[in-house]
Amino acid sequence: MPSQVLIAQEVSAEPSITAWLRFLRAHAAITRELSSRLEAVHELTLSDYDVLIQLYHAEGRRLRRIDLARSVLLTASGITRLLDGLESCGLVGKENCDSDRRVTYAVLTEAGVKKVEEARDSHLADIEELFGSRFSAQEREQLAELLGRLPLQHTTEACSA
Amino acid sequence: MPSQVLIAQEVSAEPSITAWLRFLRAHAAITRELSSRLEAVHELTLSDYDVLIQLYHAEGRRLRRIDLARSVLLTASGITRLLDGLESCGLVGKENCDSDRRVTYAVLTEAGVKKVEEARDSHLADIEELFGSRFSAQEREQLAELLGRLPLQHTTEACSA
DNA sequence: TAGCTATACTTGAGGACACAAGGATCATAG
DNA sequence: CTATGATCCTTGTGTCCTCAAGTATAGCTA
Repeated sequence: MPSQVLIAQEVSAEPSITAWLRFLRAHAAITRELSSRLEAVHELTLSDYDVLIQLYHAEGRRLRRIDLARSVLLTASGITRLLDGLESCGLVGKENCDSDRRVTYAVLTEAGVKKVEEARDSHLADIEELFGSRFSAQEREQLAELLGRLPLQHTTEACSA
Repeated sequence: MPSQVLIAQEVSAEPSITAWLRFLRAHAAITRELSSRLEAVHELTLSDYDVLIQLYHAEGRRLRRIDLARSVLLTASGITRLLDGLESCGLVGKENCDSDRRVTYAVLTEAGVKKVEEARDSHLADIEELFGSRFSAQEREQLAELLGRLPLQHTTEACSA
């Protein structure tokens, strides 16, 4: 008997749970695939790419490390390590801040810019294939709207009433 | 200047990318919070819970390890390690298969059943709070439908045409 | 029967990330 | 000017998970 548990059992009749489970599975499936393609072709993690693209679109192609952390939803220590990697590949550099010597900027190097531009098209195509292509234009907008209502930030002070 | 990069820059006008980025951020934010609550109250990982609940709803409260892996979207080795943990806590046990001695079943113990039943309500409430409550009944169904079109499984043989 | 391939599972090594603790700098209040 | 507290960043440690490799069993073919 071949295993026929094809999909995560949708173990509940509650639509909220069904939606949540699909959300979880879809995330796992898509990011796994996206990651492995990005890794294979460009030697980048999904988080690496995420950081690079944020820098790419930032003013002066630089960002404070802490802002970077918040925008890609990593902790400060996560960013330190991730940037360590990107620095040793020469994709980003450090810059000090004159007005506040606590902060260090991460700056995209020329190589970093090039890397982003190389990686971008195929990655966007992958996203389109695995994600976007499933929906009509109208559905995309609606999906974006629905997802936009979810917490998109650290819910740090989740204090129970 | 306080940091005002509140949200991940939505760096593209393309709705597909916007939706994808929100999907990514929402996943990070929600699972982080969900995890930390589950951990704090019940000493369970999100994956632990996921595995336990799958077993809970399975016939005979047992499942082949491989099927478990597929349904929670972990690799075989991931499941081995995860179950090691749950076994040492006494929440699941092993059982051999008579007809095929390669397979081992993971079985929920009494303690495991109890654990699931303890954890379930608060976890479902958390999901409702962080996820479900953002949507009307109709929106939930629609969201579930949209998410259901995404790949929910390993796209192992993603062979380009 | 032997041989080949596929499947189920485990183990070693390594990566990505979190948390906690510590150092440096800044801002504010006495 | 000093004390206090907040903010930015790094480092030590540990956890979860993956990949690659290895073992054991199953089943098919000749």
